[in-house]
Amino acid sequence: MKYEADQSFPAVAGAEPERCATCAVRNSSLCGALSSNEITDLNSISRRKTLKTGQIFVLEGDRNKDFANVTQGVAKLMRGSEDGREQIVGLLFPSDFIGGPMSDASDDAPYTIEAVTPLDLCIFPRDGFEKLLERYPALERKLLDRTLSELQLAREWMVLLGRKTAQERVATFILHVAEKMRNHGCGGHIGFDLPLGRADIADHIGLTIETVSRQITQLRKKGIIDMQGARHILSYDIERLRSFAGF
Amino acid sequence: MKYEADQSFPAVAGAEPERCATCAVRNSSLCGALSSNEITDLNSISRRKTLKTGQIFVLEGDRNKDFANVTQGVAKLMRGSEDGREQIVGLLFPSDFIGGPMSDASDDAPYTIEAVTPLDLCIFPRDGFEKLLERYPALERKLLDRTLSELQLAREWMVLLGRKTAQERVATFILHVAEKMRNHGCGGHIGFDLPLGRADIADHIGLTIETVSRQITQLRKKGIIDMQGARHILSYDIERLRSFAGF
DNA sequence: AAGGCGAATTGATCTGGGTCAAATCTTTGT
DNA sequence: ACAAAGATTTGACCCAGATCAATTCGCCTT
Repeated sequence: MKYEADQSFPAVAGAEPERCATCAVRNSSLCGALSSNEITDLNSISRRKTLKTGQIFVLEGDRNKDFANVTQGVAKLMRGSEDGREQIVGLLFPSDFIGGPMSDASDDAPYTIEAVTPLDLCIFPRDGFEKLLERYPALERKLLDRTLSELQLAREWMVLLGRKTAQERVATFILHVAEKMRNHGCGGHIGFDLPLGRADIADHIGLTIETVSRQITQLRKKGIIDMQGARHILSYDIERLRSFAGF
Repeated sequence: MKYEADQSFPAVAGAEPERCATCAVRNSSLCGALSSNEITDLNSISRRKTLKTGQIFVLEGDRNKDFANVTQGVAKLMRGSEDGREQIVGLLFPSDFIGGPMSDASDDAPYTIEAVTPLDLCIFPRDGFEKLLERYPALERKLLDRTLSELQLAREWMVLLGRKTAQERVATFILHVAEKMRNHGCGGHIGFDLPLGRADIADHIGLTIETVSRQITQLRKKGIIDMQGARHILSYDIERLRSFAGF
């Protein structure tokens, strides 16, 4: 997944709503497909919202009325069973778009979306957004691109869940987060924070809390990574880490 | 995933190329988005091709020049490592579309696509198809719908691979195939053929050949399914099977 | 109809990661 | 700064599914 910042975009002062012009994901999100004039339409139907850590945006099975851009923070996309088993099927970072299958027979949300850090959203009502999709082909094209990227990522994760060892899973996860955090200026090559606790990591890579912990310890003992507290990771040699991540 | 046959489509005799008018997936594939006049453009750039079982359409890492519709037969989409581990990340049935991430930086195919039964394809050169996508918004819209469905399926499979037991995986797989085969008239509620051998099933649901075999034996002994030979399944009570498939 | 061969089943044993249980660390609230 | 609560780590043991090793089945071929 690539978040190419669209620097070539012409900044038309005044024509663009203030909160869009100053938005952290103005160009890297779906909005990057829209000109200053066009984004006025989108802005007119949008509203902002902030969720605290642990708050839920939609619950699996609920009727889903809204789409949204993530402006700040990280959310998890998950599916659970009654007996307590839970699988995190995706993470949402700044500039990611929330909007499940849209022409599915049912409008029910297939997943629960929950904030794992404080989360800022820019929310669009479903109807209005779909009208804009029809009006601006570039917007729909960008949505298609994004969906294809997510499909590819989901399939990569299928490889992880189906065929990788515990060690490879943890290494792959850390690399994945490093990539994401770097793209959003939340830490560089050297150090960054894990947005998830051990329980969520486990639910994302198909292991238990204990196994995740043991594997992180292994990586530390092998000198592949270093840690400050349980959440902050230091990696001096990304390539070496990559070699532990499997295919 | 729904394959609603678009019966309402007006059959304009004569205006539509013969091979499209008689195509088995004329309405259920992406082509369903196009009128008789429009489909003439698509037909003019298309060519047909048949692959034998085991033949490869694209190899992981190769430069991918073509898109295609599956007209007949089943293919597997897979990713493998040098050390022999392999994960099947998807199956392609009649009316499914082949066309990886399109605006990815690299044009390299992320997966190998191989025929698991004799396979008929309707192939479109990449350039021409992308031009038509721009010309006909309905085509792009349908492609987006399809991609969203595949994303949802991939995530469902993440749940299977991350959290389901061997028993649940096999039951889920059989249900999935039953659904697909039914949609394409290759067997009804009662009986249908598995398009994959045990090795491919194992690579799709993250188990080994032996475990797949044992679980199928279990389901037989429990009376959930019955079999004629190793490939033909009889299921008199789909609901009972579903209750074994987990969440 | 017989025989040969790859695919599937079955059996015996092993092991990576799960489970249960007990320390330690980190946070957070006061 | 301190203590309580929660999160993480570590240890001991177990088990679902992997691995290794024979059979047996099903399907071509002649």
